[in-house]
Amino acid sequence: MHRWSQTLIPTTREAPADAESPSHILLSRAGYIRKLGSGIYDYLPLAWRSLRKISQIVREEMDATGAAELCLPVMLPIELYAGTKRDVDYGDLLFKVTDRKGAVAALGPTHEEPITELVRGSINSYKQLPLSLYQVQTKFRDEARPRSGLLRCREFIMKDAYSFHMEVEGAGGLNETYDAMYRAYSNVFKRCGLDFTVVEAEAGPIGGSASHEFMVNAASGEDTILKCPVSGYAANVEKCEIGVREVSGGAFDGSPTGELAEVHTPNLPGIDEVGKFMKVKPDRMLKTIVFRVVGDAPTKWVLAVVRGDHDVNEGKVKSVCGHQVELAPEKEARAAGFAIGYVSPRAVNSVPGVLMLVDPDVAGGGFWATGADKPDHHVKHFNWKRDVGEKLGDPRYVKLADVRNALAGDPSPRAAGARLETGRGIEVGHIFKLGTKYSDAMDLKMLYKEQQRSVIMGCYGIGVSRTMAASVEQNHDENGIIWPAAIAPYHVLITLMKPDQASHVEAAGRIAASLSEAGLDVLIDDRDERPGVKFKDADLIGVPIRLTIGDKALAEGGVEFKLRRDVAAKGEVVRLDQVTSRCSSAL
RNA sequence: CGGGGUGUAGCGCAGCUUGGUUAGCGCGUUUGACUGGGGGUCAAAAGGUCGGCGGUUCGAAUCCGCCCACCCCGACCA
Repeated sequence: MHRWSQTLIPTTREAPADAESPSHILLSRAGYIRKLGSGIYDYLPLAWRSLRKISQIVREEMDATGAAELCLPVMLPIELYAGTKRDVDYGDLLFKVTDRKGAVAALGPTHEEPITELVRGSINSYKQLPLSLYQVQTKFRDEARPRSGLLRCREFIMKDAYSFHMEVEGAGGLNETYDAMYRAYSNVFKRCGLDFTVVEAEAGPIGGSASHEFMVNAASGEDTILKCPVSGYAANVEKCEIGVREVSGGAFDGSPTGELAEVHTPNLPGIDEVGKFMKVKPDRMLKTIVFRVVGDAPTKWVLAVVRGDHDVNEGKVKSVCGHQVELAPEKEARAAGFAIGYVSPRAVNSVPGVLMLVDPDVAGGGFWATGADKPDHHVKHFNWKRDVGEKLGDPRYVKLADVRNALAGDPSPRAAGARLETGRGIEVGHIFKLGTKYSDAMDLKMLYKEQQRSVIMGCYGIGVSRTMAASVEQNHDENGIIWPAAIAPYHVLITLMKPDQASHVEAAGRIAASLSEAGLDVLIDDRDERPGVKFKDADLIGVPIRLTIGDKALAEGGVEFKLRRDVAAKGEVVRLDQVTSRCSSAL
């Protein structure tokens, strides 16, 4: 039981000017967080209580999977990254500090390296596996653009877990732990009282559905997620498959709509501008993106052709063509003969070593406009058969394939006839089958089945501070936060109307003691403030239950009981001897 | 990293274009009075390196230069 006057809850009428998202505004106004620098926040007492409750739920669920908690250093000698090269891959995202001797340390953005190092040095035999270890700790990432308060910080609290195995399948294998983590994560967010969606994410090196993201559903979320309402399939944009799409009139089969006509289109940077200029809607234009194949292969370039109003999905391009690819560097692409910005599918004939991937939505007949393969020009009345010709039928050069991001209304990949729907989400958890990336790089091997074999790893993260903010994004109204009981800083707020009247104070004390006895966390607002101020603050900080102690209700032998989430409801008088049970059952 | 913007009291802002008394306003804070169930009223008061450094000028919050910090859009985001 705590008293408002004895803790620190600096509520404000106005939010800092830089706060825009609901969680940032409300957590700031309600006295949970203060900004100390870009992407760096103080966690005040209320925030810390919520964070501890979230952490506690996480710990219980992690422990239930058999994982053991430990705590690794924040400062990691840069030499630790020698094997994995992540100091380079992470680039500027990695915070670095230099000590008095000039030695550089990274502030851990995540802890694959130290955990792998630890296990390598302390586990000698495969018989000691499987093993899962986790920590709840402050992480550092020098984000290019911190934003939205706690949602994207440079210093944040994260639970990260790592598991070690010799096999993928079977008892003690990676999959077994992965599935246990999946269930644990579902339990965590369920217990936190959050509405969330689990989505398939970018596949890991082992393939299959090797990665899942746990997304809190919130309109203000940064990530788009797609769901099939029939099968329950859900995925993020990077990953989402699209069901079978019919090509109207057959692939590459339509007859020309007119003579190929060149149009001069100078100084028009994007599809939209070109379309307007030519009086063609973007959905009748072909967008041809040039990718370069990384490494040595007979195929040097990959073209991805999608509709002007669609986006190419690089991951899909990679998996369809079977090569590692990257967006072609402009200089090299030009040197090879691509008129970057004005490339058409005809480039498959004019440049050697090209594989062209055509999205089903553009393979049909009808009118098409596209680039003219020379600067500042586009063409109208493009026709596949006439303008590309025989390579269309040859899968060595042209493939019909899903290479774009999924959109609302696309066919579901899991249920015939169903259509994908979109929603917004905030990523709060991510589980990932790492495979042997780190054990290979850092030489974590065990003698197993008469061979030295790399240990197979999984990693599992929960953004603890982000989860708190995500909850506010999902649960608030114009007056303030509305906490799910499980992660509210307090369960009950007792508002004293007359903190200077002994009988009121005494009643509050008795009720608080009884509630504490029943396991509820209680905050007594004992400030000498006007009722209006106290009620406004009560709504703002979002404690689930408010008990108001004043003359009115006391005269009736009770106190006023009100749930934060029942915005319109008037307080209900509850008899003193029933308050505790009423509060307990309401949570 | 590209584009745009901001920095003046604890918070939110005006003043800057066109340099010139003691730099204002709202909220908050302090004191007093009245009040007392949804941020109350009146009165008095405290609180400022005008982001920093340099320059122009008799004189700079205001004009010029450099730097720093922060925000927004984009790129990026295991």
